[in-house]
Order: sequence, then C-alpha cells, then structure tokens
Amino acid sequence: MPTTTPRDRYREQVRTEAKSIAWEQIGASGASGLSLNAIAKQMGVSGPALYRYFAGRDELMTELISDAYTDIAAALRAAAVREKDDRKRPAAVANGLRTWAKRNPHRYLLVWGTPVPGYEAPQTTTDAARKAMAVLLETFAALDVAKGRDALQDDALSGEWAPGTSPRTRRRALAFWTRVHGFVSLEICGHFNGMGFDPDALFAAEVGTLHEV
Amino acid sequence: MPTTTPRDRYREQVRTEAKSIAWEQIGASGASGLSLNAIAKQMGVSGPALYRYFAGRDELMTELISDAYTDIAAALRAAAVREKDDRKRPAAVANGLRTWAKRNPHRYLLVWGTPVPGYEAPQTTTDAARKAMAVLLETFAALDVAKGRDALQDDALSGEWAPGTSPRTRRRALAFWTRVHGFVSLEICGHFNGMGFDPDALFAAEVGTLHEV
DNA sequence: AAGCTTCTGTTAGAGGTTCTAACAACAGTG
DNA sequence: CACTGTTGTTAGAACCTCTAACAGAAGCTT
Repeated sequence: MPTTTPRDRYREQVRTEAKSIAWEQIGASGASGLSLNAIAKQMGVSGPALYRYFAGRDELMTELISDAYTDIAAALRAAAVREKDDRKRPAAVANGLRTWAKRNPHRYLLVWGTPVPGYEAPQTTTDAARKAMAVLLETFAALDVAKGRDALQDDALSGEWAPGTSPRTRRRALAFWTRVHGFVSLEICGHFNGMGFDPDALFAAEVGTLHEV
Repeated sequence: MPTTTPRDRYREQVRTEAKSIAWEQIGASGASGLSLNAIAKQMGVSGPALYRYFAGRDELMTELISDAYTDIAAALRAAAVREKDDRKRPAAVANGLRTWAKRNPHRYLLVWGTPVPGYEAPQTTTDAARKAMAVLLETFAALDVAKGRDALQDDALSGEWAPGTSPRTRRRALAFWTRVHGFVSLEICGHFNGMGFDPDALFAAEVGTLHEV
C-alpha cells in the first residue's frame, strides 16, 4: 500500500507545476525551446533545484511525451464512445483526433512528429499506443460483416499490434491512422497555408473514403 | 552578367562544405543538435568565423530546408518522368517519394515534419513547393478522362495552388500527398516499429486505393 | 608597384543553456 | 533531542549563439 506522505504530495505537486509550465514554453517556442532553467526561474526557484525532480531535460521531455500519448488515447476513446452509431463512429473518431490535434498541436507533434533525440519510450507510452490502436481496431471491428476477402494477403498486416482481429479490420485501422495522421500533421504544421483550398472539405472527403477500403 | 570572382567561388565552396557537415550533424543528432560552432570546429576554423558566411543558425537552417525542398521536388519529377505509362505513374511517384524519404529521413522531416521555430520560408522554398505539387497535378491530370463529377463541391479544393486543373485532379493530388505523407512520416519516425505488420504491404495497398478516389 | 578597400579570420566576452559538486537549511522519524 | 533524508542554495565546468574589436590577406584602383 503506497501511503502518500506530505512530502510525496508536495513532490508530485512541484512536478505537476513544472510540467504545466513546460507545456506553456513548448506552446510558445516549440520543443527545442524547452529549458529546465527557464522553468525553474518562472517557478521562482533557482536553476538546479529542478534537478531534484527530474534527472534532466530528457527525462522531463520523455514524461511530457508520455502524458501527451495518454491524452491522445483518451481523446480517441472519448470520441468513440460518444458516437453510438457504429457506421458513423469512424468519422467521429477522425474528427475527434483532428480536433484534439488542432487544440494541442505541440502535444500531437511531440507524439507523432519528428522524434526528439534523447527520448526513449517507456512502458507507459507503449501501453498508451496500444490503447489508441485498440480504439481504432474496435471501431472497425464493429463494422466487420463478412464481405469477401481483402485484396491483401490475409496475414500481411497481422502482428502483435492487433491480435484476434480480421484482416479487413487491420487494414482499415491502418488506413485510418496513416491517412488521418497525414492530413492532420500537414494541417497543424501549416503546410496547407497559402494553397487556398478548403481543408474541411478535403478532410471530410478523406474520411468518407475510409468506408471503401 | 554575374561574373564569379575567385573570392565568390571560395565563398561558395566554404558555404557548401559547411552545409554538408551540417547534414552530417543533423543525421547524427537531429535538427536540434545542429551547432554552428561544432561545424566550424570540424572545418578546422574557429567559432565565429562561420558568421561571415551565415547570418546565424536560423539562416543556415533555412537554407538547409530550402535545399531539401528542392531535392524533394527533383526526386518527384525524376520518378514521374521515369515511368512512361500514365496509369502506373502515380504509384511510381509514390514509391519514389517513399524511397527518397527513407534514404534522407532528416531532410524529409525538416521539410514536412515538425516546423523549426526560427524558420521563415523564403521565395525559393515556395517555388520548390509549387514544383512538387505540379508533379502531382500533372500526374493525375494525365488520367483525367471525363468520368462524372466528384462527390465534392467542384470548387472546394480549388485555389492558387492548382490553377487550371480539374476538381478530380486536385482531389487526387491532395489525397496522394496527405496519404503518402502520413505513411512515410510515420514509417521514418519509427512509429511502425514493434507493431509487427509488413509496411510494404500496407504501402502498396494504400497506393492502390489512389486510383479509386 | 603602392595604396586603399574589402573580405576573412582571430580572440575576448556577454549571456544563455545543461548538469555536477559542495554546502546550508529544512522536514520527518526514532 | 538528535539523526537522517530531502530540498534548496551557490559555484563552476563545458557547451551553445552571437557581437565587438582587431590583425592580416586578397583584390582593385591609381
């Protein structure tokens, strides 16, 4: 039984506050602008004090990424359970992910953008990844009526990421992930800017094609 | 007539060498590990000397990104002209982009990954972006037989990025870009690792769906 | 050829970062 | 009350970007 002493609670509070300020900084100047020193200063504490709470910049970063991953998984789950109609659920999840990403672009990019050098995915992150994938797999499994075979070899997309799923479900889940990610990452990185087309229309069209795959 | 003096040539040579070392460093430790100082040291020259050649770290980074963008556009063009069969050209271009990205993951991510803070796209980058998009638009325009209307509003995807193209061509070019980017960026960031499915099979399947859109 | 100008390199230094080491002060426990 | 462990402090090493002031070489002009 992990009894939490006052010291433990204080420690956790400091860590939480530091992480919150860290997100502010990342939002302002990107992941590369994250400075343990600046966080300490903003907390009214002097530089190396934070090293009592985080082994270093990398550990803080790793924890931020891990938290973000957990958030994404939760957002996906929430979007999925909110939509009762199996047929409409894929679109709902897609919209949920896009909305979350637009609200938390830096969090999203920390998880699925350019990897940060010193980061080693801990167990909790792997778990969150599995949970996120599970939402997609369940979403498409609900639509799984026997409808003939996929064009692919049945086992080409199998693997430990999706045990006990049908080939079509795996195919759809992966199409969902890669397509939605492609759109969302380009959108939040601003690569659609200045092109002049309507992103909403493109997204809606792409989501529509998920039924066909 | 811009006559190139020996000094100009020397200057250009130094800049080129610096950029080449910069790519090495980025390959080794990511974009955040790029250090003007370290480049200088490796060139056998002392720290601030490089500031005669680049206004600062941001300018060097901007030039690297711009060069990478130009490279991507060239790779797309090369893949397109290599395939004579109009019907097979989309797949050829997709494979060309994926291959280039796997060979130059950092270059790819600098262009289409998480944006780096101090970067402001110069004119040359915008031009390269247009050229890259032009390859996609031409590739799909070649398949443009009158085949009924798109499900979308005809003008929803129009804009200055694609003047004088059909709605279907625009739709396909954007689907190509977002889908291939989604797959490629996840793949080179290592997000498929440990999942256990066959990336080649998924990519082939996704490329196959481009005909249907 | 001589002199002037421009460019290129140097060192010094300010201010930022991460992170370690040594030390002081506090909280909680026997 | 004393002891232990935690938390904060400052000092400092090693890195970074970037500016300033200066030395020397290269090229152009007269």
